[in-house]
Amino acid sequence: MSDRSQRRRELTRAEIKGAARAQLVKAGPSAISLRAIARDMGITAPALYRYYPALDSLILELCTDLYVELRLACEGARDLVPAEDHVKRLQDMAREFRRWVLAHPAETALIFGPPMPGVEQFHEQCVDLSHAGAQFGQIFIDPLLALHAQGRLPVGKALVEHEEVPADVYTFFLNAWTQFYGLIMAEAFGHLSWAVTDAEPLFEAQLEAFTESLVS
Amino acid sequence: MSDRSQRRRELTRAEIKGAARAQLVKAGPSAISLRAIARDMGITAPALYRYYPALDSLILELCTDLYVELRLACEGARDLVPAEDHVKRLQDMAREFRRWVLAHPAETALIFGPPMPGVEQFHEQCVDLSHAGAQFGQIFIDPLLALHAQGRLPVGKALVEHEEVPADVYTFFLNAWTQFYGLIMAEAFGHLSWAVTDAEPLFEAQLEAFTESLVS
DNA sequence: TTAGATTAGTGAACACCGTTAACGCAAGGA
DNA sequence: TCCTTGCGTTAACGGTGTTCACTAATCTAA
Repeated sequence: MSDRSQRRRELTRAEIKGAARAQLVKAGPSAISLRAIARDMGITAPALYRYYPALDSLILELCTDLYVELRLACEGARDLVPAEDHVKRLQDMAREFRRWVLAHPAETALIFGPPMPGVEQFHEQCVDLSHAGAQFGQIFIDPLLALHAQGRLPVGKALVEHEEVPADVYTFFLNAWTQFYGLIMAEAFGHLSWAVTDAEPLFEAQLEAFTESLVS
Repeated sequence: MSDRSQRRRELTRAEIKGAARAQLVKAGPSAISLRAIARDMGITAPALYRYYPALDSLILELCTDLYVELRLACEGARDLVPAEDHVKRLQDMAREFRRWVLAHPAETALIFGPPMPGVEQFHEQCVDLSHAGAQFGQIFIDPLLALHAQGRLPVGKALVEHEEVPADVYTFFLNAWTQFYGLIMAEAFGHLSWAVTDAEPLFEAQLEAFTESLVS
C-alpha cells in the first residue's frame, strides 16, 4: 500500500466520521446510521465496511475524537490564563466544559450518557493515560496537584487509591468532578428544565463555593 | 364499552408494558421493540396499535411507571424513619435512590439518561405536581421545607424562583440534588469505573458532608 | 333473537436498519 | 504484462416501526 493511497484512505475515514457526526447532531445518537452515511457520501452502505468493521467501531472512534475535541477546547480556555493561577485555570476549564456541553448536546449524550452499544466499550477500555477519556480527566487533575503542592487543598479523607496521584487529592478531585458533572449533565439532559430555564447562576454559585473551599 | 372488557383492556396494556420492561432490562433502552413484545405475547405487532398509538407513547408511559416505582421505593425507606428525624429521612431516601438506580441500570438509563425519542416528551410535560417526575422531586423537598421551618437550613443565595417553595430553599434543594444526581449517575453510567470500583465510600462521604452543612 | 356496531386480531406491504456474500473494476507493484 | 490488492457494486437475510385492508368475535340495542 502506497503512501498516496493510504492518505486517501485516511481521508475517506475522516469523511465517514464527519457524516456520522452530522447524523448525530441532526437527530441524536441513535440516528447514526451506516445507510444514511453512505447516502450522504454518494456510495452504498457495504462500501463502508472497507473502512470500519462494524458500526460500533465507528462510534467508538467518534467518541475518542469527541473527547479529544472537548479536551482541546478546555485546554484552549485554560491557556488564556497565566500558568500560576491554578484556581482561575480550573474555573475557566469548568466554564468551557459547560459551554461545550451545552453547545453540543448530541455529542454530550453520546459520550456522557448511559452506555450505548458502541460506547460501552469506550469506557471499559479506559485503563491508562493513552485513553482519550483519561487524558481529559488529567487536565483537571494537574492543577489540583499543583494546588496540593502549595498546600492549598483542604485536607479531606483519602477514600480512593490511585497509582500516581495521592489518594486525598484523587478523592478531592472525584468529589468535585461528580459535583460539576451532575449539574452540567442534568442541565444538558433536560432534567432541570422543570426547575430552571438557565442554570448558569447555579453553576457559578457552585464554582464559587468550590473556590472558597480551597485554602487561600 | 363494558366494565368487563375495559378491565381486560387495561390488563393487556399492563402485559405490554411488562414485556417492554423485560426487553429494557435484558438489552437496554434501545432494545425495546414492538415486534419483540408482540412475539413474547404470542400476537402480531400491529395488534399492539390497538393499545398504544406508537412506540413512543408506550415508552412515555413506562417512564411514568418507573418514576412512580422509584418514588414508592424511596418513600418506603423514608417511612422506616421517625417522622421528626428529617435529616435521617433525607439520608435514607438518598441511599434508597442510589440502591434502586444501581439495581436497575437499564431503567435508570431510560429515565435519567439523555433524551430518547419517547422520553424527551416526558420531561417536557413535567410542569405541575400531577407529573410523576415532579412528585418524585417533591418527596425530597418536603423534608427540606420542614428543616427550613426549624431554621436548620443554612442561609444561602436565592437563585431560583418557585411558586410554592421559598427561593432559598429551592436553590438549596437544587444544589444538593444535582450533587447527588452527579455522583449516582456517573456511577450508574460507568463513568467512574476507571476511577473506582465501588463508589459507596464517596457517596457516604458526600452524604456526611451534606449533613454537616445543616445547622444543628 | 336478531341486526348492527364496536373491538381485537391477522397478513401483506412499505421504508428503513446492520451485516454478509459474491462479484467486477481499476490501480499498483513484480 | 500479469496479477494481486483495494474499492466499489448488487443481491440478499433478518431485523425494525408503521399503515392498510380485512376477518372474526363480542358486545349493544331494537
